[in-house]
Amino acid sequence: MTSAEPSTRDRIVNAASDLFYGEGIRAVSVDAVAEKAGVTKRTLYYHFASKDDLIAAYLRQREQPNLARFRRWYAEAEGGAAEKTRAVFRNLARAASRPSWKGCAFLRTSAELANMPGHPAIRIGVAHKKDFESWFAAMFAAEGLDDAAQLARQVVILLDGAFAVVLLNRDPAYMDAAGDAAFSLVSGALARR
Amino acid sequence: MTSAEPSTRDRIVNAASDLFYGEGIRAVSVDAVAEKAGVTKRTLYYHFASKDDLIAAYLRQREQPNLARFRRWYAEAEGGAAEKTRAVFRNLARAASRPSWKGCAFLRTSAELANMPGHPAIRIGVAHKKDFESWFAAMFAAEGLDDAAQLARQVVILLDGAFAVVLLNRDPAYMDAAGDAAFSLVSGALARR
DNA sequence: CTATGTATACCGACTAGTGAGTGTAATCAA
DNA sequence: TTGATTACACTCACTAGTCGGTATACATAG
Repeated sequence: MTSAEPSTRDRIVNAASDLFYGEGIRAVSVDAVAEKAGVTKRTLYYHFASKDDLIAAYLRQREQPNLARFRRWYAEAEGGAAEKTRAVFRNLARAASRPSWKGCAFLRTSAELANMPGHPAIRIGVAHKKDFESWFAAMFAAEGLDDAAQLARQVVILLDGAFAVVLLNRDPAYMDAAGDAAFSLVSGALARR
Repeated sequence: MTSAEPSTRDRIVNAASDLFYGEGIRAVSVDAVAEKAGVTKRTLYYHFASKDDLIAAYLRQREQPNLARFRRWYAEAEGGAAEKTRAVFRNLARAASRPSWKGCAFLRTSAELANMPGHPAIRIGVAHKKDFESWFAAMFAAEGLDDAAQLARQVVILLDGAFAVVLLNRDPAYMDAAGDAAFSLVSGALARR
């Protein structure tokens, strides 16, 4: 019954998440985030040292749910590693057909902050993609594949390519084409096993 | 001997290109572009109706050289279609190791303008990627591949994935991993021919 | 059981600067 | 004369970040 009111800090991060993901980081002002959170800007700056700090919090918040979702899609899919990998892309195609879908938050942030290589947000993105790649590598290694690491890397590239291309042309068919490519690569590796 | 002085308009577009590509569209002001072009803001607005108009001109200017460069890389590479495709990624890996490299202008623009789906710049990006895909499809069809269109699409996804990932982690090894994946896919298709 | 201190969380109003875009009059070259 | 350009002042909305102050809670000292 206690509805677990989110803390002020969480409300700010949630507002930032909605706006930064939906509109882009540079397109959204700190004032807009504060207003959406129902908080004054002064309070926002009480909880976060700067906009950059808020950006970092926005990405950190997305890391775990993102990973969990992909893991779930993989686990719940029927078939072997190749089918499971393709299923991830299928689920993503479904998600990407919603208008509110705006690609991968980490990739878009790195595109926006390309002129700030050491930015905390970039580092968070790098770590997240590395976690992702390691997880895929573990899945593939469990199938007894020698080149699990290389394969995982290629699947991640396909995933991110699909993110980027579908964000551009809004055609989810590209997501499935990427899934088919991943399927080919994984089943090829399994056949060579 | 005539050094072919660029027109004022071209100087403005070149300045915009340097700054937009290097810093990001939203991070660069119209004043900064005018100053870099050695022109008053009023002159800039004589040639372009708005910043959005200038953004579109920036991307239009990059289309043809971009395509030409990739065509050249493909044409000059040794070997068959699979090797030639991989060579494109190798060349890109070399380009991407320069610090001034900041990924794909079209993809980064679509990430920055994700909240403006109908923006002219987005449309230019979509058309450019489509041209790219068609060109690859023609190359593969020339090898007598039935699934040239699907294959071209997958190669483009790998290319764009490599763009996105390497922009994030600045590790050109990912470019080569993508090239290896493209090589696998193309040579697999050739073997099934 | 008051009084004082201290830490957390919060706010309204503000600063100093930047954003895109405009108005206008003057200059320059063909 | 016409198209291109400059100089520069200007608008108006917005931007990241700050100043000074307040309300509450929970201490501990007298």
